[in-house]
Amino acid sequence: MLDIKFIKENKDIVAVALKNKNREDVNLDELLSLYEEKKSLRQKLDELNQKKNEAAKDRNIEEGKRLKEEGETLEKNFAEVDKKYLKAMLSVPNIPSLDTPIGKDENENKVLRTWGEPKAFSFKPKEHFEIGADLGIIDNETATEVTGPRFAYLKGDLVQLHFAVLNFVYGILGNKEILKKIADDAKIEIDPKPFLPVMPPVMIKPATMNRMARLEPRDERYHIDSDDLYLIGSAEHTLGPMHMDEVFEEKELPIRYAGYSNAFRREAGTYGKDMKGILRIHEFYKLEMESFCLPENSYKEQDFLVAIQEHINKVLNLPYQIIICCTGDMGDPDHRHIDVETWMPGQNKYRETHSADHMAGFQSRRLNTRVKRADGRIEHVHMNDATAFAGRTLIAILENYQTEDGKVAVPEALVPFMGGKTHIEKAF
RNA sequence: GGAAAGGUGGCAGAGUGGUCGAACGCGCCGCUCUCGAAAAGCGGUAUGCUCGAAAGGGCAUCGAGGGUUCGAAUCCCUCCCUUUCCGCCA
Repeated sequence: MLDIKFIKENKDIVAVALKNKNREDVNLDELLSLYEEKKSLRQKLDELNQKKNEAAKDRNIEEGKRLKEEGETLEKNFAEVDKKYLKAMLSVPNIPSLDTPIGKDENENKVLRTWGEPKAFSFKPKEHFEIGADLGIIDNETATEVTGPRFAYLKGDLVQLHFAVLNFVYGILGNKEILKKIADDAKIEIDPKPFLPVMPPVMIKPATMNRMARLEPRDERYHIDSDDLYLIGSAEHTLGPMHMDEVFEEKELPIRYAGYSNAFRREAGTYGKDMKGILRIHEFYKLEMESFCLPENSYKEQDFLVAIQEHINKVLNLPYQIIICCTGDMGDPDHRHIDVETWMPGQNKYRETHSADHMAGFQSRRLNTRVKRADGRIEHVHMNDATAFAGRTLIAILENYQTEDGKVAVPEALVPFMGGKTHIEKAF
């Protein structure tokens, strides 16, 4: 949610943002007139309440009764206008950052930089689902029978590889020296405070989901009817609200979490796309970074999160490119959206493996997560979330590290986390 | 799942229909005292909206929402949460 005063004073900026985000359905004039109407009704209501309070204090029963009746219509009107106003407010997307490219869809995203050379193979590299099926480590067929399409069993060494990457990444996120070096190498001046590991709940109340601005699109969410709970689509969904209605001390920030959880997505409207393997499945595993910082540090914070993502890919020797999403491809709550796309030799293209969302104060305003500044002012914190490790990195490892004999080598950095194993073997 | 108690300011905790935005204490901030600190004393110390140049005023908020009443922290209803006992359980 944006600040209504900001909208009022910067209507032209917001209008441009709406146009660029393809959200011209949002009617700013209507929103602002609802705001004025709400304010004037509120004032009338306040005046009436003042009289009511005075009458009650004087035990003036007759006058009190009269005012009470008079107030009923006013209250009803106010409630109606307020409801409309809130609905309109919630429909306004976040403003894109100044460095966000303007564009209609993903074709106008921009490559900021690339790292690594796609490896030349002496044979035709397979796609991850072929490797997975051949080695018996990804089983879609059984999952489809047992649960349904777009689910998978991970088996054998792939399971161990998963936890190897997880531990490897947690090792980075919890280590102040490594984080400092990552920041220094990327020339980002930032407090390298480590991430606190979290295993968050995977179910969430609708009201909380809404406060995270993540309830929509509802088509994309799984809902548990018996208890009116949603399954989270990312650990972000339950990490972000950990501090709702709280006021931080300035010196407490930044606060960084590394939350590991299953993530559930219905993938509505993607029928037929990426049906095989684990690229696009309904339930996957993800380690997510979530941070709360001072507003003036939030760009650096996102840059830092991206630097961490890049560091992970570099150490794993996975070629990648960094994409900044254009206005038309970014989410409603995003202020700046950066993706890491990792080279997938089997598909012969870069595919998204990480994303980094800079939300500015958009979520914290809804969550009411604030910070008391040194000078006593209270303002909303800025929030960032970004992937540290998701199942798609396993895909990248399988495809980049496949060998001609049908096996997959274990990246050097992960061997210690694999009990010394250097290759992924065929499962029975 | 059954039974009971309860949710009040940063913390702790009083308040069962009006004089309560809320006692007392702790904490925090300022001042006095002091070379300085501690102690002591004095004063201040919630959030949001709104009017105002400011001083200051108004409204709302005692878990959330609704209701009764001229008047609700206090009574009623629904929901959320916490604690205790019983049951169940990885």
